[in-house]
Amino acid sequence: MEEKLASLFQALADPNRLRIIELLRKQEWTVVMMANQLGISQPQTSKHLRILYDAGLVTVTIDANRRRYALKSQALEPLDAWRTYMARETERLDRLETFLAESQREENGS
Amino acid sequence: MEEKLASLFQALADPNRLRIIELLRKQEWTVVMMANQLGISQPQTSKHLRILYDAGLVTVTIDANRRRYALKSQALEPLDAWRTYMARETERLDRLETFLAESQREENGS
DNA sequence: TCGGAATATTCTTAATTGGGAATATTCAAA
DNA sequence: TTTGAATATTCCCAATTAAGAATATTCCGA
Repeated sequence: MEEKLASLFQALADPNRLRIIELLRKQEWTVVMMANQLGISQPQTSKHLRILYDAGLVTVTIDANRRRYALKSQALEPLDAWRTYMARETERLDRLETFLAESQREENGS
Repeated sequence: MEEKLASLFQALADPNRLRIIELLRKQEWTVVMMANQLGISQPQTSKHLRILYDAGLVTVTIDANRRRYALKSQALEPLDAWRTYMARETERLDRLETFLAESQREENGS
């Protein structure tokens, strides 16, 4: 169960990969464009893109000599689902804490 | 900039740590309780908790011999902020794509 | 005061990861 | 057809990480 989400987080757990994703949020980019923009080498950029691709986070369009990378934003949806799930449960926890605190006050004779 | 978010993702990028967080979403737990529930050793549980603690994701209350761990849910807020940011930009990208597609259709003489 | 429970830490080892350098492949243009 | 640009991959090394085993510390109860 959690393995899937953990591997998504793993793919996001690198500053350069986050920067790549942030570049792609606006438009498509080729590898050398991204490498120049980020100030890292082309092979490093390709390696990070491979990791993002394996995680389903980007798509690639072969365009003659170049590859146009694009963000696959729906791959981030499990993250949203988890946050919604967590928020719901912690909200319940917050209500429980409030209840317990009030009970405590009543026990102490308000 | 991205280093902070990347290290948050790094802390979340492990199935056992996600399981710990999911346990804590409902109530506080001690270390041995969690270890038994997860089927991992106590030292491993302590190590994962240390990583979550360093990431600001949990708080610890010393209770005699035991430590009661609790989720610090606001530590997950940067994740929400990033998702909101990403969603806003990709939405703009979607609008751009729609606009370009419509322009294309008009150029072709509807 | 002593024994045991709860916990964190240290040590070691195997596995993973990121970066650099070199290279192979593919394709467009001259 | 040759040259150069764009890209992915491989090899290597340093750093990080996860897991197991052992141990030290703290505290409660008998």
